[in-house]
Amino acid sequence: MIDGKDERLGQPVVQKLMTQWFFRYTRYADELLDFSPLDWPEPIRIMQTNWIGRSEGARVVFKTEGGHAIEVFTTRPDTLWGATFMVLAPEHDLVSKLTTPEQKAAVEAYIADTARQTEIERTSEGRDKTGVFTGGYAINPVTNQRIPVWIADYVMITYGTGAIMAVPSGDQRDFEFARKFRLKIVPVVQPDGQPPLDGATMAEAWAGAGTMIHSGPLNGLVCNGEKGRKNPSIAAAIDHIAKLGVGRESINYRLRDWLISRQRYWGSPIPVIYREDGTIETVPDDQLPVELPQDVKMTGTGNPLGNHAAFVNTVDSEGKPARRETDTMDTFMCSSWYFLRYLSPHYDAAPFDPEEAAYWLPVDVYTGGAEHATMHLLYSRWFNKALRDLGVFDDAAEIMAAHGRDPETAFDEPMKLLRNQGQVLGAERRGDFVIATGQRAGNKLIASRVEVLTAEARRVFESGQQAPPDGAVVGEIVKRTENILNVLDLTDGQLRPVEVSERAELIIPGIPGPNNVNQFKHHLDVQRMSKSKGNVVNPDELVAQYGADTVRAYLMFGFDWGKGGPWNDEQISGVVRWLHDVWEMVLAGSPGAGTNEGARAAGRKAHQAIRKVTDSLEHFSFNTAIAALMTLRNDLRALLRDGTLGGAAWNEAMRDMLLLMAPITPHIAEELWSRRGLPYSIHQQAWPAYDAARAAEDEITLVIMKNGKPVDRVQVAAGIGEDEAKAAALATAGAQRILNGGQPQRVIFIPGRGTVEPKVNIVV
RNA sequence: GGGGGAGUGGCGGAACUGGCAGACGCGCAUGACUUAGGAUCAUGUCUCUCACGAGGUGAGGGUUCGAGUCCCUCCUUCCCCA
Repeated sequence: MIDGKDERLGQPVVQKLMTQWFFRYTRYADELLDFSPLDWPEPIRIMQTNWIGRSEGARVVFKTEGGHAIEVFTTRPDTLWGATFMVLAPEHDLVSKLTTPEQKAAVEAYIADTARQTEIERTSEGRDKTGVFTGGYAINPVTNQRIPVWIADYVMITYGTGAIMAVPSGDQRDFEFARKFRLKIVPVVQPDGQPPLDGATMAEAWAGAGTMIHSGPLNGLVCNGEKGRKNPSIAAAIDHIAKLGVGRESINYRLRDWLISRQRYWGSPIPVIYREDGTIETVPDDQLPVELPQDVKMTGTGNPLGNHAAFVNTVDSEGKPARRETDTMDTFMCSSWYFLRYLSPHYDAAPFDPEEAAYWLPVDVYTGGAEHATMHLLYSRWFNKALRDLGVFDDAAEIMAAHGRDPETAFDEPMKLLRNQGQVLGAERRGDFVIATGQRAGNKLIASRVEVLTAEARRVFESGQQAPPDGAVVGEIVKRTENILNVLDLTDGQLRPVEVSERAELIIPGIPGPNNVNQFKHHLDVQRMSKSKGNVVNPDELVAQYGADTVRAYLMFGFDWGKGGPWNDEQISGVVRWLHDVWEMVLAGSPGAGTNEGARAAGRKAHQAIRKVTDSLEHFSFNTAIAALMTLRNDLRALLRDGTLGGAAWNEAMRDMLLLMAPITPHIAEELWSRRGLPYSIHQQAWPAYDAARAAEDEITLVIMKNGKPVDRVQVAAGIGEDEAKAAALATAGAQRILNGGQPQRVIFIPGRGTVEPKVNIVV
């Protein structure tokens, strides 16, 4: 949608109320807020929590002068005495009843205007407040004051009750609305230590803590700024309205029910039948699934299912004529449970085979993009809970119990551990750099000749060695639409349209034969890969060139898995060299007996690698795992060059290295494993066990720092204690220099831990 | 507008709970071997400085013996908004 219009057809887009199908998403709101059984990333838990948006408060009923009830939800019932007007969503049922004849035209115009806006536009803060008085009044149930009822687009019919009590002294949006339309403002919370607030003069709403004023029985109470009953003023207000019988304590959620209806062909049919008498029944289990008809006519208007008589016309459970529902389901429906179907894709008696479910569920590790935080990843949780309560997992639970697994909480959540991967994006591409000549027409150039310049020719122009000829346009193609090139003019940095006429002479050196305008390359920013943008990288070609293991290892090495980034294959050669080196090292065989020294060193390097690779894989840090393996390659090669590594130590080092590589380059590791004569399969061997004693260094570098900055280093024994380390540090030339004969203020010993070596910090 | 991320060399990226910033790799430079090198090997490669040293993780402040990491203000940018 662009400017309120459909981007393809240019039709205006407006919002209409429709009858559609929903899932009761809100039913599980509280359970979905409980993340305690889950090992999920903190940002995802925060986003889901905010999305569900639980707020504590009260529902309060206002009566209109005509006797109609308007229910509102408020998190601040304590500010009820400051509610000086009400605002309804333009779509609210009561609007037509409240609107007086004088206001009718203005109200209807406003409603029509609101229907053209998106929700994001409507709720944006900081934009001009708009609204219309309905002409009607309601009675504030605690002050019994007559207050005007307005409609405004910032109130959503889909949120809460579609109506709000406006407290301009305590809510900034209400305040701006009141100021703009000259509505009454009554302060009810007086911030402590501030001059008394006056509704006529206050500059902005006060939403913070203070003391209650102008609030009848609440006067003098503390408002501590907390939410819900933890705030004394709110607790008192809830009790008061309950006693008056005008309201009750309540919890509201931002989360709304899940709209699953789509008025289009591509989706699973909603298995519902409308009977002649207007009642609804669901399609019996033995007739499921309802399948889409294959022979629909795509006319471009309306839902093709609605025009397909054979699909629509059916019979109900009593054999009487009935109509099928023609809405289809949101595609999130399928993505919410596909992983259950994966367990047994050919099982046709149920969504999944309970035997398989008992073995595999719940999913141990799930990876998915963070962009799905509040959509797929929340829908899936909801879906799982709904299936659980429908009894879909009951058979699996029984089987699970029979195998000694406790099914009690096994089906509460679909995926126990979640990690978010990033996305590899399309690479940036520079557009062709062209020189175009022809006829100027204002800012535009009607080109009779366009030539793509070589890198060399480009440099001549870019460096200023040569100025573009008069009337010519020289620069990079930023965008192309049909036969109009948008060229970034080198001379002034402005975008200049270049229209390529049909008879124009086009010269693209990289593409032999006669050229056409479609062959010009325009600039591509870094963005998601997509066919329509033409920036897709085909892994098949890379696999054909380098092999599957190399491409796999490169993808793991070249990017931060959790972040992704623009595609580039510049450093794939580093992975190719690594695998070449390993291949040759292993196949060369042991060079000889080696030395004890070399054996110890190889064991040390191998065990350091075992630690690092194991740790990295557990943290989904695949690039550092491969870096550790490359380091091991470097270390072993150095030992081989020195001639100190050989014999049994060589065998062991190769074995450990291949085992560590197995998850990363499964085919190469298996092949080398087999050529070493080791038993099939490498993927069924135990992971190498880390031995801290073998990984330990004999000597370490003690870093001496001055106020946290390194100034010297000294080699010391690995197990050095605090006193010895301080003495050794103070004896170094660097320490002597910074002390310059004086005494240090403090000497701090930082003990080593893990792979971090100890340090001494001298404070001067 | 709201919610959630991310900013580190020429480049991709390391740095576990505050402890040597730049691991590993690409690229680049110099040298070796070569008829040749877009192969291979060796050495070097954050910046400034002949050096000694000093500075440095988007900007500015703060906490700390010590900050890429924690706190505050701001800038840029990516994702999501049923």
